[in-house]
Amino acid sequence: MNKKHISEENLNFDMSSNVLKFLSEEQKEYIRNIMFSVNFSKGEIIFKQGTPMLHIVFIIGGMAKIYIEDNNNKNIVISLIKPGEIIGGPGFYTDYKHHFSVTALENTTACFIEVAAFKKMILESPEFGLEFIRYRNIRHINFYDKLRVTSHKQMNGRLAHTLLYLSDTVYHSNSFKTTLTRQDLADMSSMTKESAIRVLKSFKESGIIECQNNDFEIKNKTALKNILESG
Amino acid sequence: MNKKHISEENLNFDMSSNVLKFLSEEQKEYIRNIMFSVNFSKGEIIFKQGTPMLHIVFIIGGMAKIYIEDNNNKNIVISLIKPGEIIGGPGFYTDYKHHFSVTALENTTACFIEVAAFKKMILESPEFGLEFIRYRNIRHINFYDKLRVTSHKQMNGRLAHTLLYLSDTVYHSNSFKTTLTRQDLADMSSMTKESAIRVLKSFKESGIIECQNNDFEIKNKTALKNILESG
DNA sequence: GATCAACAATGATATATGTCAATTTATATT
DNA sequence: AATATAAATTGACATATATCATTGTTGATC
Repeated sequence: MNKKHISEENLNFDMSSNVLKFLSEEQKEYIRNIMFSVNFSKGEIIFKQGTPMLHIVFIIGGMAKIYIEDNNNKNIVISLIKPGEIIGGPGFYTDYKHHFSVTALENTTACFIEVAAFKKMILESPEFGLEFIRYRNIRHINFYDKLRVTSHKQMNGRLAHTLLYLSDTVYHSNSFKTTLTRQDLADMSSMTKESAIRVLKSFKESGIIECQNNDFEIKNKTALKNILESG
Repeated sequence: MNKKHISEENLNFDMSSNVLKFLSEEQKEYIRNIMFSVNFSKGEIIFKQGTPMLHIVFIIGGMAKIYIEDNNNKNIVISLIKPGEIIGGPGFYTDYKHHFSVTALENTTACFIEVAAFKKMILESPEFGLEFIRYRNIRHINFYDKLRVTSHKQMNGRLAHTLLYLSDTVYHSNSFKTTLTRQDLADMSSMTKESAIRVLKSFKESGIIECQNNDFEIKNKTALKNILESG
């Protein structure tokens, strides 16, 4: 892990693409001075569930997965984080612990801002506080969707949901190459990796998707959406 | 539904038991003047998923269930709301829609505050904003727990989770009488009502609980916790 | 007290999904 | 290129859970 200060270009990029853009120029300058960045290699843990939450983190390069760890080595991948996105977990201003782990899916650069500084920004600027509430609420809405799918859809529907998430939200394309393993796809869909593999195979056989190794192409998104809704 | 202004006693009760207690006296007075209360009979809907979110609601008497409605008449009961608790869903400052429905489980009195007024409070008082963030984050943490149990525990564990929630968080007693139906218990545990009945029966036969109709008694909480963790 | 409707309980059965073991394929390392 | 390691795949099987049909029970209403 390689700690360094942020270049100005990077910082501007960050600040315009997440909740930090609502800060005043002075506040941005303040944040610029106290924040630092760290490079993580593929597979490295950025932070770990259960540890103290000392920083708000955001990703400025690469990609990371956010996941809840269970006692039995079973994980639930909640979302993937791309450059510009902020990770401000629910530990903020509550128990100040991380409630999920974050791991780099490829070489990834993360920025760290002390939680005290973040809190200071909210106290100085209630508009920023509101924007942070908005950001948290959007996360919460996504979560409701995930709970609904997890609780009441069966495997085909759950995996369809995952593929649509990757296509629509993460890669913004019907064809994409991913560093996610089959286990990751399974962890996103609440099933075993064997089941994920079998469902993928059935989607391939139905002509709904193409996939070889980590290259995916969604051939029939309508069918996938129908499976999500009906399954 | 019977709309009326709030008595002062009620209002003080409310304000001291939820996030509103962090308001200044002037702000409390302001809220007092614009809020109104409505009585709901058992089974009546307080608000419905998908409708515009015009108010922040809190319960000052009775009990209500918060639940996500699925397309197929399948519900997920997320939590039960008791007097003093506030319901400020994730639609606030996002899409201003209700992302869940709320129904009275018994005769229930609810207070309504316009979302604009709530927003005004946050802008006036960043401390209040922070407290609201805390409240939202606590909800989010509970949600993580629910997702974990739903995704990776099987029926015994899920129903154990529900019974422990009722005992520890809702009724604060090892024995309680509830107005929840078996269907509600099932909706809290992500299973069918038949499955919920069967698991309850098995818990009874193991001597872990007693229950007749709506009277429950937890005889062996340790066992229940073990089932939650292992199941 | 009779009747009705909602709720609860039970059994038989079908199905979805996980588990385990074995094999193949890809990826990294020397 | 050869080897080791991790990941992906497949099949056989066990089991958890939903579904459906039926019956019993409770509580409200006339």
